[in-house]
Amino acid sequence: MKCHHHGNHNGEFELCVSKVPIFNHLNQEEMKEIASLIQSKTFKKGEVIFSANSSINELFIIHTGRVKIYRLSESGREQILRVLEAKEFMGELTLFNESLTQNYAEATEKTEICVIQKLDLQKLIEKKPSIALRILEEFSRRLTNADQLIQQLGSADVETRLASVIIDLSNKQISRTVTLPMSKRDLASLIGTTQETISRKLSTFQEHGWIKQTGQRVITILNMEQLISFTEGKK
Amino acid sequence: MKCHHHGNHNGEFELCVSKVPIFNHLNQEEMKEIASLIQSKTFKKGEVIFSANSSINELFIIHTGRVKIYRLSESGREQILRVLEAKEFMGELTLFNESLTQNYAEATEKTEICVIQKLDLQKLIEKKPSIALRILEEFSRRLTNADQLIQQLGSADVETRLASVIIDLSNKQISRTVTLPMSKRDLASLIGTTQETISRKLSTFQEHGWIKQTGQRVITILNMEQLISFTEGKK
DNA sequence: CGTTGTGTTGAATTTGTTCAACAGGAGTGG
DNA sequence: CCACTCCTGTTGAACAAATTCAACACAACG
Repeated sequence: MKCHHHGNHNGEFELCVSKVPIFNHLNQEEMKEIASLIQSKTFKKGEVIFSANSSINELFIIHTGRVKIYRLSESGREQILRVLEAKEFMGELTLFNESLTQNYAEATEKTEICVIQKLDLQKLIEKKPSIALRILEEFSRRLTNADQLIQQLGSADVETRLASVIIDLSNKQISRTVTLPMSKRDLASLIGTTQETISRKLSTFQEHGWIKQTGQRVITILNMEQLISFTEGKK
Repeated sequence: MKCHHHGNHNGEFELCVSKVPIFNHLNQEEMKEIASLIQSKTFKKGEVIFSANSSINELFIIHTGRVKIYRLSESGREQILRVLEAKEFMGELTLFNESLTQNYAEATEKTEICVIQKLDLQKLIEKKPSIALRILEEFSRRLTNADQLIQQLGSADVETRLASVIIDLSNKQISRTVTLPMSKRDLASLIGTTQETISRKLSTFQEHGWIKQTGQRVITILNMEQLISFTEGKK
């Protein structure tokens, strides 16, 4: 694991701790304690943070940047499960589950990560059970997202899935002009299709005047109703 | 919601409480307390336990029977997300997440369920935070299962997904003769395909001598290696 | 300024769906 | 126990959707 360790500049870690949902409800003193347990690492674009078939003994909290969580099928195909951004955490599955992960985590851009040891976190949770509740909330959210993706992959065609992602991004970014948080190749992997198909479908959307593509990762929604109608029963 | 309420026969509820992973680590007295908070309901095959667009204020613990959790797409297609059996719980997503569920839950056979009110459970968790840890463990397991299904739906063809389900069932039932825990129609919905395709693929598997179908829901694996080879890179 | 990664387009092929007809079992009431 | 119906599962054939392979264009980055 190539990475760069920083010295323990407390200010930096407090920033990391005080902002994230799983810790930000604690008081100053408690956060200071947590900050003292944290280590910082930086990953370059493309660097792998953890791999399948390893047991993870840390919780990783993203400070800046983005990380894609994915699996590789034996045939070599990459399926992205989710993309994590600032304030989200990963490595959690082996925390409450003694098993090897089957996931890969890779920085898709320069990413700073706060690392806390599994044992330290377990002690923290014992002292402050409210942390467990925050993690439960986040797990709920992820499970709901996973369920959503399962439904889409299992029951919707590519056009619908693509329209759905664009709408979700538009809602999240609170704008009709959407910036894709990943390459189109990765977008394809996330919604279970290929680069080529994404490219073709976006061209079709644009031909119909429903969207406008500007540059490689910017899409402006011109006809939201049409996109929504994809997600609500066909044509 | 059609259902049948029973009187509070304590013995019955203790049985329900003392067996389930989220409570079975507690002592006798604590379990008795929980038993006093529980109500029992019985659902017939096909009865809907909860529907999308409702807020669920109970945790449901399955005592006997089976429940399918699914979503309906606007086009009317049913996507099964998971099938729950004895000792598993549902309704959890709105416990830690103030939102309407998008899921449906339906008994696929006669099912007895223990119901505990959301508020009661929250009080219990405050008193015994270890319950939250058990729920976290279960959430971990579900998230891992969901991730597995996402990978399969997104990256594997139907033959692979089907082989994979059969292998999983064989492992779970510790036998080469597998009894499907659901109709083939539901199996199709779970792995994101149609009844017809399942039927065809199983016939193909049988023609090749890899499996033998006995009755409607019993499959004997004759060539495990071949099935496994599907899941590990193609042909 | 070239190299590499990312995205686009075309054409052939594959995979799976859909619709339709039919077969078989399970449960119900007579 | 039989007859009936409903539900589940099977099979065929036409069709639709998306993948694959291949060639090329464009952008970003050193």
